[in-house]
Amino acid sequence: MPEGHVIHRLARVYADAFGGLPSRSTSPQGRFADGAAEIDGRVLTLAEAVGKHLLLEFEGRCVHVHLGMAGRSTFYAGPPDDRPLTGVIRWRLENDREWADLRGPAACELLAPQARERLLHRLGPDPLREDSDPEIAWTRVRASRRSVAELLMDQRMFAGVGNIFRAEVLFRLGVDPRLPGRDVPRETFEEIWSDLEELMARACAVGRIDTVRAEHLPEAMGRPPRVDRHGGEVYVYRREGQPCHVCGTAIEARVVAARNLFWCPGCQAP
DNA sequence: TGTCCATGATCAA
DNA sequence: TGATCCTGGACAT
Repeated sequence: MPEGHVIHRLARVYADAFGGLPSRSTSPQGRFADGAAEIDGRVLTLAEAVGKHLLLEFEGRCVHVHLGMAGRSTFYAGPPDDRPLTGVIRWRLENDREWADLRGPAACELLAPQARERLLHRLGPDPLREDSDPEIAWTRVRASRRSVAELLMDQRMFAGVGNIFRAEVLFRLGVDPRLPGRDVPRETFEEIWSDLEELMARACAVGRIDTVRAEHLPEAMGRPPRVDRHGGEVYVYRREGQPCHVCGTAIEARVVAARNLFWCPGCQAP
């Protein structure tokens, strides 16, 4: 269940594990049989992430992976052994040092150069990529009457941003989630973008999403640390009904852009 | 054992 | 907007 920072980490892990050596490539489940066979015996030459999309280049062949909500890659040391495996393995990549199993992705396919271009074309700038141009996002945001909470989930505007980052960045900047894109001040957009850059880079480095500023951390506030499956310290994400760490107002939740949006009505008033 | 839900996204209507 | 796909974990029964 990944946002962009997970995919950027994944690109590094694939590069470290498989870069420079020929890989064996199979599809135990069979749904990626042809593609896996095409890759078999080739060398991973480039691994990169664009938003939530993972692109793995094998000597000119491009494998496109999108984990969706359920997909995950698991890495194991050593060549594949006889340990019992659970679940359905869409794609297995292996060499003599380690192997990686991909399960449940929304997409795992070979991408022709044209299709790759089309994919990149429909993605907006990614706060985690140095070659991203936030002006593209700004142009689209200021032209939209949709709410800023919807726009943050739109991969044509903010590639790689997902439900946690959108809720947390809006909270951190005190932005009303209902504010229409066309009414977002330029300055606010710049704050959103730079906060996304900072939060996502940190999440990518650490491997979990922490958004709480030092003065609001549990130790500083005399409250118990957050215990949640996703693991990070956050202000509002999945805290519906609990008191805001800053003002004490009960956190609210409502479905926006098909996902639960969490926000503090006190800190994020119009 | 079954149901619901999730850091996602597409497609039809 | 709703149905659907994908998998696993939490929780109810």
